[in-house]
Amino acid sequence: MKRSFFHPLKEKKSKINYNMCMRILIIEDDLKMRLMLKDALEAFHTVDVASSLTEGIELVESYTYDALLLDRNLSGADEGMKIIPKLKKLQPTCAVIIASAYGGVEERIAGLSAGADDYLEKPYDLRELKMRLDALIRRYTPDVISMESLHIDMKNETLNAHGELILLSKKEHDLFFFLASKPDKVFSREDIANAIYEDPSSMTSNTIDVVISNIRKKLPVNPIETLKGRGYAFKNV
Amino acid sequence: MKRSFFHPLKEKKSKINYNMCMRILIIEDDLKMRLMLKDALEAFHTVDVASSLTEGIELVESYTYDALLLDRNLSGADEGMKIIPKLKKLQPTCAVIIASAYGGVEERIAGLSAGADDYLEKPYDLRELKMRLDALIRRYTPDVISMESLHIDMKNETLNAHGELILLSKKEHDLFFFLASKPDKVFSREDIANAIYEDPSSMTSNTIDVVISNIRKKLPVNPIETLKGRGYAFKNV
DNA sequence: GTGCAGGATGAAAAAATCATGAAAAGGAGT
DNA sequence: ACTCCTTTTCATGATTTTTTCATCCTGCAC
Repeated sequence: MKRSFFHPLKEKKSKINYNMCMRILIIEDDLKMRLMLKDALEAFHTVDVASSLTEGIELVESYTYDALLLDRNLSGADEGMKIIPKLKKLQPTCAVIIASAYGGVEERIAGLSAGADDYLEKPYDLRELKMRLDALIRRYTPDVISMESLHIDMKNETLNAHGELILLSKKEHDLFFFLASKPDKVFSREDIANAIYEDPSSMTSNTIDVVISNIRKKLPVNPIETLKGRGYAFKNV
Repeated sequence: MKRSFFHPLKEKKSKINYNMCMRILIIEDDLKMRLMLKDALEAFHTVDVASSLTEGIELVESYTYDALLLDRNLSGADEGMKIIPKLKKLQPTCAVIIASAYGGVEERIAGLSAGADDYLEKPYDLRELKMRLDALIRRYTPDVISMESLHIDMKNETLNAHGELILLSKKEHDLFFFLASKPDKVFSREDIANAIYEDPSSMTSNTIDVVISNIRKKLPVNPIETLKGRGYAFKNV
């Protein structure tokens, strides 16, 4: 990397979009609608779909979701609502949006008191759905990830252990918060290089390994898991 | 491999194309076109061809297809469309692409409302066809496969049993998700070798058997069925 | 039952991948 | 130029994975 002159104003900002790649569950019995929603949201998030309540419950029991979009009119009655308490108990940080053809105040109140976070009247604009989803996900996204003796403040991007700030160098910082922004996701070294280096192709050695090694040395626990042959993943230990 | 020092950056990308080995039916009355398409797609998929509608219907009644490429101009009229409802009834998860010389909006709408999933204007680029095929096949492929005590997330490529992630080594991972990408399809050891090895010809022992054995040891159920003399298949148990 | 073929599996050997200390290279401040 | 810190490179030893091989099982024909 050769920048021939010093240019202090343009601090290289690490441009990581922390609000993407959430995991969303859509429960909707109409096939067309389901595909349409999935298609639309898939550009930003990981989308699972379920066509029935039982299917949805099964998924909720095995995966952690950031948001649930629930069709109120499942199998005619208000069956859909029943999943909400169950979900909230299993996953208190999952945002719930109810979509329904009935738009009355009564309905809205019923939905919200069942535990939903928002209520959307059909037909709705896709952009509005996206906006509300993002807002709710933001609300629920924890600012702080805590594990024994290590506290990660995702908003301020700081690390704290035993009351002391842990200082990372810039590369260490970028790499760490890149991984931490999406717990459990496996990032290949190439993914990481693309995320935190301007010219990933110029990498010719095991730099990333070394950076990881140095991060680990500075932390009281090791939240970075190695997946041999595949890459690294942040693990909430 | 003689590398004087460790240079890990280019993780050998397990470039498994999970959308391979699908079964595709082409109904097209022009011989040249038919052969050309078959040739082009056969590198990735199993391709059946039919030169007429009746022939096509016959095939649809005896085989399960992942996709149908339909020439709209069969025997002059819009005869082609008639097969779509029949197919969708028999095989709701089969993707349908219509190819036509007429490219107007009217035509496109007519095609889609007849039940097609996509509409391609002739002449089209082969790569575009391949892309759209892949996209449609992906849409119809479920993201999550659940069986008692084992949940497979095809999107994030993770395995989950009793709330715990199951970690597979790279080869185990590649092999498992290759099989799981197409439930019930029997893959020969050669198919598997071609999919997950860079140099399949160098295989001289029962490596694949061993990998399968090791995968099975890690799972709480056995979703991999052995077909004596034929190969292995992923089974949704 | 016996024999056979194809498959499963434990264990050892071979190979690939990773962690890390140390040194070199790069940059900013003084 | 010197110092302090960060970043990258490289060699090495450690660990895990992958492959091989020998042996054991299992279903099936006889």
